[in-house]
Amino acid sequence: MSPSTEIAAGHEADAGETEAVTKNLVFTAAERLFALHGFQNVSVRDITAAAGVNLASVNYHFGSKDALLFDIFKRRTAELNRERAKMLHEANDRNEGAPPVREILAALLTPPLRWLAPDHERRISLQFLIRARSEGTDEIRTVLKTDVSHLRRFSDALLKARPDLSAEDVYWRLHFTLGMLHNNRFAEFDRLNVLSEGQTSEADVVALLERMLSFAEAGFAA
Amino acid sequence: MSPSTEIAAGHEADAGETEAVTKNLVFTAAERLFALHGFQNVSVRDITAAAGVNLASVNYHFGSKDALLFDIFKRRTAELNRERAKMLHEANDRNEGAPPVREILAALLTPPLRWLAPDHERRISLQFLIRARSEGTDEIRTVLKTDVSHLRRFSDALLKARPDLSAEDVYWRLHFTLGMLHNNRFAEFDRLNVLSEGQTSEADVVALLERMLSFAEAGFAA
DNA sequence: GTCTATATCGAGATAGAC
DNA sequence: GTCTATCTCGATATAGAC
Repeated sequence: MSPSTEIAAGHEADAGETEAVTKNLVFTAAERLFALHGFQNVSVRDITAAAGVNLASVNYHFGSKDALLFDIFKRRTAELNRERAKMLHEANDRNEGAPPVREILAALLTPPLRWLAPDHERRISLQFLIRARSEGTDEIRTVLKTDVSHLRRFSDALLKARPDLSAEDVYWRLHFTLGMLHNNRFAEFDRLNVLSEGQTSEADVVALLERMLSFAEAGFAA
Repeated sequence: MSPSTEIAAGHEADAGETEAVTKNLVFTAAERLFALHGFQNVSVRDITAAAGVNLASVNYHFGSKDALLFDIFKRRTAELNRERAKMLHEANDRNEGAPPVREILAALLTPPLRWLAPDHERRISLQFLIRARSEGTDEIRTVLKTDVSHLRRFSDALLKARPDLSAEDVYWRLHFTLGMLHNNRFAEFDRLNVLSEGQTSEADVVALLERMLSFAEAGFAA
């Protein structure tokens, strides 16, 4: 809200930097707690306690609990889609602007699956984003429904790669692929591991990516 | 739970039936509101107002708001899995106990997709169940993770149908298929319809089922 | 900028009359 | 069984001292 909140980083020390540190502590703690327990199950008190800052920090730095959630959502979404766009761009370069289905899907799925790796610093961010999709505020839901620009790049590429398919077919198959992706929640992995009696493990994300790509590519080829 | 709840409609009015009617009104209103707005965003006051009953009804008939949610979850889950088990049983009968992948998946996916039809009386129940999966109480999450008995019937059938695949492969592909299914939320359909600029429609559930089955079957064949 | 103390509100649950 | 009125709690947000 105040101008200083926007230019917190990159200034010289003292008062300004302390502010940035506190704000980051809140941001990180909130993201983690939201990802693990869900938005509605985490209070501002939980967040500030975990961050080791005072109760008023959330409202001071972000305006409200809702605005904090939206802030985290915006930043992580932008980050993820930047990685995806970069990979799609590279796939275009490698294939004279017309990459095959598998490379398009790889650009879509690889960034989030990288984030899922047990030691990746964005592991918790991915869980946050998956949760925010279904548990977020009205504002988040509106953005999710309205802003499909990042997806359009992928649907356009898929339409070009499979001109023999109807547009309807392509959109539905993209929808199915995204469904596979969004199901990568901690709770769903646990359930799968119970069902398979420990024969599955999501720790090897490279293998998981391969599995997902093969499944989705075959689905597109059908 | 009491016999009277099952025979609410079609009787003359007296004391016992009034109870059942009120309880059913609460149950139905709660299911609808939870499905549309999410568990945490609906208050007991919202429910009783929508049902046209007094505020105390929820606690009197169900014990608590949480218990009400769990009750709905239990009843609809049992209903859905009964339909699935019946279809799997029929597929077994048709195929000497060894149905092909597509018929197994059809038994898994057809009941929920039938429920999804615009005029189906269980349309809202399906949205409730999908939501409860990620937004439910701790008790629901525990059941979801612990009780996989209904899924085991399907994973066993799939293992038998594809003895050439490793068990790990089969479990993961079942997981992907369930991800496709769980992505069938109103909000996700809306998003898809925006992306496709109206070229997609989930109203034709028969067509949607065909699409999903073909995609998943191809994924299993990969 | 930070913190404590508190205002304010909305929620679930319940007591007790009918 | 049903209803009204109310208890009690936990939440967000904020005022005001430092």
